[in-house]
Amino acid sequence: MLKNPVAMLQLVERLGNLIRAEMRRVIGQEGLQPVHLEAMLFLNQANRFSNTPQSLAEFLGVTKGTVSQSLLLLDRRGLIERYQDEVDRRVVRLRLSQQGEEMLEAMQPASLWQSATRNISANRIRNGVTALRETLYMLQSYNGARTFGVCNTCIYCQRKSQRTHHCALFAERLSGPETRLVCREHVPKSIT
Amino acid sequence: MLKNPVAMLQLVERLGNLIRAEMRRVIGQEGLQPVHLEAMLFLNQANRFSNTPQSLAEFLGVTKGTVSQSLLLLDRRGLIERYQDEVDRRVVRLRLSQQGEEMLEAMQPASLWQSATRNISANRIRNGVTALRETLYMLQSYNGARTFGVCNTCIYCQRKSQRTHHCALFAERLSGPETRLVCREHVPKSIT
DNA sequence: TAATTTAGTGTCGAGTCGATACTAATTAAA
DNA sequence: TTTAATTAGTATCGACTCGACACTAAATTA
Repeated sequence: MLKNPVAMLQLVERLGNLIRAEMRRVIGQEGLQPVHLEAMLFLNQANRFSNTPQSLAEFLGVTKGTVSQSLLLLDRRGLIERYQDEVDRRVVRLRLSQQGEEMLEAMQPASLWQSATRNISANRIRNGVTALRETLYMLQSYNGARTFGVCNTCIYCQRKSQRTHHCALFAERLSGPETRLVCREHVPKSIT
Repeated sequence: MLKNPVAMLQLVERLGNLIRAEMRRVIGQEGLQPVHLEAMLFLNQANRFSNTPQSLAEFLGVTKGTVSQSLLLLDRRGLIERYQDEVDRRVVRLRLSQQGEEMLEAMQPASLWQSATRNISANRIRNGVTALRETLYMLQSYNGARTFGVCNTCIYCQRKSQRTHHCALFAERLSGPETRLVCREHVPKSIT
């Protein structure tokens, strides 16, 4: 029974609570809930294979019924747009609307965090990121959850040339910017 | 605009979501919500200066009205006990009931996390804990929130002898075990 | 002694969330 | 090729969260 892992869990919980409270404060003025901000942040980062309600539900760890309600509200407020997929007409595609992007831009949800980490050594943060990422991947592999990493850290992502990449899973070409978006089918290149 | 701090923020958010989902899964069977588990975990750790509704509200980052409702439910289920303070008769003291302690014991909410961190080097975890703790303290000092650290990391905690400690703020004696409980008046010894 | 502050409770309304039941599109099977 | 099973999404319900607000009572300050 090691103490440090428990300490890390408690820190993550506490930081999570604070971030949540901060979110509530920031976005509460718009009449929204933390989960709405999280959904918008996800849609801002999700690639074209992952911008669906199902994907969002898995990311947030809630049921699709729940997500459906949250999306309804975001849609009513004009913050997102929903459109039908061309090939599979069951699936609904999501994207931030112009207004949604502007709101996200204006809020700068990470600004407080940026200030808080300003005086911490880059090396220490790098170590922290590594430890957290490893924990995340382990945690997700344990309960079969998705990792939602960006393409350029995924085993399916192959570099074809200087500019073009290729996804071996979807068998499609990826542009440079696309390799920095998160994907629901992401499988981390190496755990260590 | 550094990338790593943002990566850390996103990792903490994602881990927070997963922990929350896991909590929901574990405690949902008892008909409770994540916030109830968090409240019980806090009460299990809070020292005798910090086991009040007000303190819990600050810890969770919600209003006292909200906490009052959550406590009402925990009380109805017989998981906590409420009793009046002797000296200040406005304040209500909280503690886990026998049944509450047993439930917490039986759930082992940290077990999954323990498994997930098992194969990560102790050194890396230590670094991660340090980075997170510094961020936490900075974040809290920015928005005036409390740190809720344990006594033995607090500037008010003075070691009198091998066994006895003393809190300079409350001017009271602290037993050894008490110095490992969290306090709402905690002020970290040093940020770096 | 009166005014203010502090700790806590009760109520209301919008929203979360899981459970359940449902539709429609796709895929697998007979 | 028709049928069954699976998958993506929506709608409804009930318990609960949460902030806002109004309130009581105790303690502190003026």
